[in-house]
Amino acid sequence: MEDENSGFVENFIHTQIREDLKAGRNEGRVHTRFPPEPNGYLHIGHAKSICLNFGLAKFFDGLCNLRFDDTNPSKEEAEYVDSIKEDLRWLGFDWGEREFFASDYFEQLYAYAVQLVKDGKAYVCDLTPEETRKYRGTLQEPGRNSPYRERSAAENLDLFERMRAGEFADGSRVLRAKIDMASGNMNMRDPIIYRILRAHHHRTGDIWCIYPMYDFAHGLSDAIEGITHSICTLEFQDHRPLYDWFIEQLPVPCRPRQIEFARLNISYTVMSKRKLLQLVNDGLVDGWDDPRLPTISGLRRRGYTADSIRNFCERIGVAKRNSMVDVALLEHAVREDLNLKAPRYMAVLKPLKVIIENYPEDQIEELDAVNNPGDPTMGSRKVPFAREIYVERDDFMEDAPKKFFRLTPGREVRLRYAYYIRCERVEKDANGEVTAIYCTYDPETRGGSAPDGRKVKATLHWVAAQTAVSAEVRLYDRLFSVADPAAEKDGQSFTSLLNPDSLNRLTDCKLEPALAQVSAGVSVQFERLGYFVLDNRESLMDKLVFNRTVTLRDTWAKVAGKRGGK
RNA sequence: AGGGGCGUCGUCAAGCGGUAAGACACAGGCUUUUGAUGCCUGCAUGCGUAGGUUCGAAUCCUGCCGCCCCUGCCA
Repeated sequence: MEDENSGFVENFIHTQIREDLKAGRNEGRVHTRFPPEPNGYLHIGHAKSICLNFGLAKFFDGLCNLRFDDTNPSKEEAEYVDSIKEDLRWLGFDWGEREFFASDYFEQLYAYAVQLVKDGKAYVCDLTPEETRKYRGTLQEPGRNSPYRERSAAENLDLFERMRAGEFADGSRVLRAKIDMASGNMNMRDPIIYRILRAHHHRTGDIWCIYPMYDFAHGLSDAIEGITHSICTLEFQDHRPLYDWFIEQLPVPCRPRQIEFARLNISYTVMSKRKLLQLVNDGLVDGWDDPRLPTISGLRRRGYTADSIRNFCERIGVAKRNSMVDVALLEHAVREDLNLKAPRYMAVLKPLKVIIENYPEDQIEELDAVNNPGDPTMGSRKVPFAREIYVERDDFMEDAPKKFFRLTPGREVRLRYAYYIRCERVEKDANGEVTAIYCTYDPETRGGSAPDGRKVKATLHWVAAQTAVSAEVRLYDRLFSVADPAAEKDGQSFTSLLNPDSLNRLTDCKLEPALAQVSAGVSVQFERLGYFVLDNRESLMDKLVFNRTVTLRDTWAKVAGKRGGK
């Protein structure tokens, strides 16, 4: 099944949900949830999960909750809750009133645990962490029963209540589910369901000193919220029997089903929260919203649109196979979106002065320029032209190869929306560096076309020197120099694989005056160069900083590259 | 005494017994006042591999091979 507009593609989860619906499970409802742990910023891997969960709910006419999985107060902070909500809203998702926290259910979860204790299905274990590990066995050998496994329900209840009351030291005891220490599935070897932990919780403060573990809290929170389909990533497949076990033992109001899919990996970047946190903490990048990071806030600052990210998530599909998506697909998604939306402007990043010798000394003309050749409704603007202008250094070559169409001595080119100019001679400094080029223009070609019908091979962007606005432009490239930096090789850290050229700051860029009026966060195209966005953090009243989102496709760069450099 | 998953184009990914969708990438061509965009064309006699079942197999069965995950009081 395919919907042309959204690029919607059916996946195996749709198939499974349809089967559940057909079988009449959960009264025919579909209710999903996005369950972030507030211990880091959202990244594009989360976006895949968000699009999946909200998308499924929408497709099946159901609901999707936002639930913060905040069962480990030692790692979680309110700051992260705020950033997650902001990113979610920016991506365009609405969870209505359904904003929940696993911590909302602590009392109910405790009651469920008490029930297990009373039923003889959970016990308090006094083994130390090291002993617990030894008793657990290995992948090849079964574990051994804890010596505390056969305590009476009454004793367990007393101990568990006293755990809650704060009578015991952190880590001195845990509550464990009594399942099977010989299971081939490690998760079923009497998993811990409550631990003693005196840490300040961002919502419940200090009223609890015991906290439920993920396996216990997650599935039961799903059940409490009436979730029908609990979508998670592949590494939780082994947890599913445990997820089901808790649901089966307790009198829960709903029987959710866990379905796993493969998490997103993108080439030339890292996606794990641990690695992202390390890059931020070690100062290797400029915070969680560094434009080179795959975080939602980083992509936003880089100039990626929410539409392009959602589109990307739709195109990559959902399956169970570990894979790595080519970053080129992400770049394609944003180019496709910005090609439609971004107004065009002219900006010269590496200026080279051009003096048009036969142009009147003090004249300034206002030339018409269209804002988007593909969309007449975006209108046009005036661009000032004068005797002295800047063109891109890369657009001039003294000894040009045949395929180089741009400016070179003796050749005529078009200045976009202005005139044809011919390069007559160049000026150099003592080192032989070209410092300026002298040209003549043809007054008959005003607007950019010749009455005699003669053609030129190239059209260059330019900015009049006198009215130019100065700015800093940051050129970003992939953060890592290898496609899969997370693949450990010879024990070297992934941080040694950072691309030293991932950021190139150009501080002497010249912009057409209209660019001084754009707002932060609004994407524009610098003609022939790429899509850019005014930085939302570093631009001040008298200082403009633009971030390059992505270059335009550049066939010439490819040709030049093949010839061995430009 | 191990358990759980996964192998379809360079990269993602449809396919669910009737003869290999689509996207990105790549390569050509047309259009073009952005070497952009747009448009057109090409790109798996083949689905990890070896057998088997069948009129017919990427789809079913069996055996191999390869890759990923699991021994936190993290999620």
